[in-house]
Amino acid sequence: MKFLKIPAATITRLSLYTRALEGQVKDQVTVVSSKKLAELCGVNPAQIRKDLAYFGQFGVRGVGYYVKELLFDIKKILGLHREWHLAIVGVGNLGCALVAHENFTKQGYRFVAAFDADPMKIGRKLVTGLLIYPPNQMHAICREKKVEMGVICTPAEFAQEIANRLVDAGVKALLNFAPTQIQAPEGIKVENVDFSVKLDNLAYFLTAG
Amino acid sequence: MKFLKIPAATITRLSLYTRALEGQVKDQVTVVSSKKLAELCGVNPAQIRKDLAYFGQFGVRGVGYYVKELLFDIKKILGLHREWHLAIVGVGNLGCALVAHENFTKQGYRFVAAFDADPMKIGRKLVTGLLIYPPNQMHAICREKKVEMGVICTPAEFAQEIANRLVDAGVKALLNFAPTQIQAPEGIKVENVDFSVKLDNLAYFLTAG
DNA sequence: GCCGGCATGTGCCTCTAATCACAAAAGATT
DNA sequence: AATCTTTTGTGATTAGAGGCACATGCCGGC
Repeated sequence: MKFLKIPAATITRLSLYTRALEGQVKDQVTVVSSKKLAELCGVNPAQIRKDLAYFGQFGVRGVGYYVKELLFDIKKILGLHREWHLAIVGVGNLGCALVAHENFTKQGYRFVAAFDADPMKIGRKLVTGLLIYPPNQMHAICREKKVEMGVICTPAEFAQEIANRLVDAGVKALLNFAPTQIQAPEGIKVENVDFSVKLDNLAYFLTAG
Repeated sequence: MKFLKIPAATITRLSLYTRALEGQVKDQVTVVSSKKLAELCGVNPAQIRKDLAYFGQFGVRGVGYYVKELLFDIKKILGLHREWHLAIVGVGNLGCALVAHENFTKQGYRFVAAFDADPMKIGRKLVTGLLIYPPNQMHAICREKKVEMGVICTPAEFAQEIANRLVDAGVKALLNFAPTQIQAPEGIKVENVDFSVKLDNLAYFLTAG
């Protein structure tokens, strides 16, 4: 089972499951069925069982899944049992908001470096106390701080250049907020957070849907 | 052709095409082939032709597509030929950053209302001059300002409640930044911008991939 | 200790989306 | 004017993901 190719959608749903499970933990629920979990996540029960089947057997037939146990297992699958070191590049409005955002820190994502091209910003500190470095120190700093993921919040025209630098500095995973398609070499994972595309989807829906 | 069900992925790609085309306009390119556009967007050329085929015929055989013309046509399909009125709910770090963000304004998305539950914020103005209202005025204000899309930037636990209020106020499209799955009635479109999920994808990739 | 009920795990089927490959057609060339 | 080149538009094919349904196996009751 373990060596099948796992759909990206499955990973995304696992992430959703962890949220629902955390909610259940908070509500003192100890056991949950795929049916119940499916309702909470808005998916098909069989989908959940199949998603989990990629990674092993986690449930008890006739009973369901033990909430805490399953949550622990899924987190381990996703790699959320450890802390991740992130760097932010581009500390404008959005960049600052992200660094301060609880969603990151709460889940074990920790910003350990910040970069910006604006000379006015270099040397200053973010609200979190994080010092802002110029882009040309990216290589050194990223290696020193063991940065594993890079978050790109620059204007679109600089995004590719920054991505190249981050890759060059040994960063293997990029989260791109700039509205542009980034090219990265094999072995580097790029995820785009693209709210202009989402807005366009809404606009289309309201226009034609 | 026009009455086939159009895949959501097609709409998302159309949005990508507009970006690439805007780049080409900037570079003074007048004609582009599906092959070239495909390279720019990182998709298959046939995919582009098929996506466009849902909406009509836009190219010239043996030549390609006239950049400006195609850009205009796609924008019209997506509904980007007009201005859209948005409301933001939750003007914390992220919410403020979004309102100020050029990606929105540049494309015809205009924030015409802002809401927040924090009494300290109500009555104050955002950097853009936008006045912050309490949530209980949502119904009146949204109708008055003809809000068409709502952007939810509240903590996860309030997102559903806010969504309900927005729907109640006649808003038909929601962009949700809170890390939670929102339930909305038939006829309401919800798009999630979920960067914690994206991060989890990266974490999985670095762990297992 | 056996039996019944219930939820998982999984093979099979369906349906949708992406890719291929070719015919149609426009413009260039002779 | 005829032919050649090029690129579109689209029918056919392939791939893949989601859902169904049933057999498997565990727990609790008798």
